[in-house]
Amino acid sequence: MTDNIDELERKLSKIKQTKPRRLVMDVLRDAEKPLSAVQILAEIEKTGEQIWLSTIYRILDLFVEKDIAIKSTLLDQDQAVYGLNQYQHTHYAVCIGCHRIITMDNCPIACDSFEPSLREDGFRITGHKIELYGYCSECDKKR
Amino acid sequence: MTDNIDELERKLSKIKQTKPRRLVMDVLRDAEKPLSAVQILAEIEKTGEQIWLSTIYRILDLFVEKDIAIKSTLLDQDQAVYGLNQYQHTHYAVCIGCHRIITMDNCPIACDSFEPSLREDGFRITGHKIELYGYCSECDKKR
DNA sequence: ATATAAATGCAAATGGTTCGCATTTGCATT
DNA sequence: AATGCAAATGCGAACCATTTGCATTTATAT
Repeated sequence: MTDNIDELERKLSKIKQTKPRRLVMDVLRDAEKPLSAVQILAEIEKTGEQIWLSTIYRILDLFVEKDIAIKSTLLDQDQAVYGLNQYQHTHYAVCIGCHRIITMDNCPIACDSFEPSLREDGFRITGHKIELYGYCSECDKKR
Repeated sequence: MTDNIDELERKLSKIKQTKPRRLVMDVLRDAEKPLSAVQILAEIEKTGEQIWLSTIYRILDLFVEKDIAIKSTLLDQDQAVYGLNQYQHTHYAVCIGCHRIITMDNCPIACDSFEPSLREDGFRITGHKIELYGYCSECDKKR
């Protein structure tokens, strides 16, 4: 379902290589957490390179289409975030206070034989998303 | 964590009763699935009543603040959806093809003693969201 | 080396959501 | 039942993430 680095390289080799695509890819490779388009722009600008936001969106759409990246919309965030599709499904906890994203290293669905009970027949499941929410230690203190 | 009807009534009694709020509440009560602001508007207009979209958003914000409703942003949808906070946590499956939302009647987290392994200490979990994605039988056929 | 289709730079449009302000409404008090 | 006041709403405009259109540039196959 998810890929290792070689698998990513194989997918990348199937699309045209351009400088903007390399820039976005480099940022995603280095990121430990999914990033928004604006965050990716900021990372690229830090290196002195220039790129347009619409180009980033187009590249991210392509990456998602080619299964290179995964797009998510986390709790109450008003923008989408993107991460490489290289981890065995990773999930996150989101702080309601500061919107910090914290990586979760395990998954409740992977470890047992969960059978979803859906109100419609014949749904073919291709993936899942789990999000915990609550307060990080810092925001918890402030309340 | 979630509430029954009486608990909702108790929360409602603490806020000023107005016609627009009643209209939105009526729609949410009848809905089997979470609805977007625009869908709520459409339902209200079907009854011949008139209401402004910005009013709906303000009412929904209030309902969320008062724990009367829950706001979610489902996979790849570009708008938020809202549902009453009356079910013992309900999760959904979302069709990648037609964006149909299908209710899931069980939950993988409720049934076992899952201990999340987070990369940050002291996170206080207040809730969670689980979403399956894939293709509904109809969209699956088309592929 | 060149042709061609695809990608990008840039600006303008779009669509969901929020904000500002004048008017109206619900409710507490008389 | 009438009054006053804070809060809610109607309405339009603003906002912000994302998308689109088009002229120009670029990567790759020939």
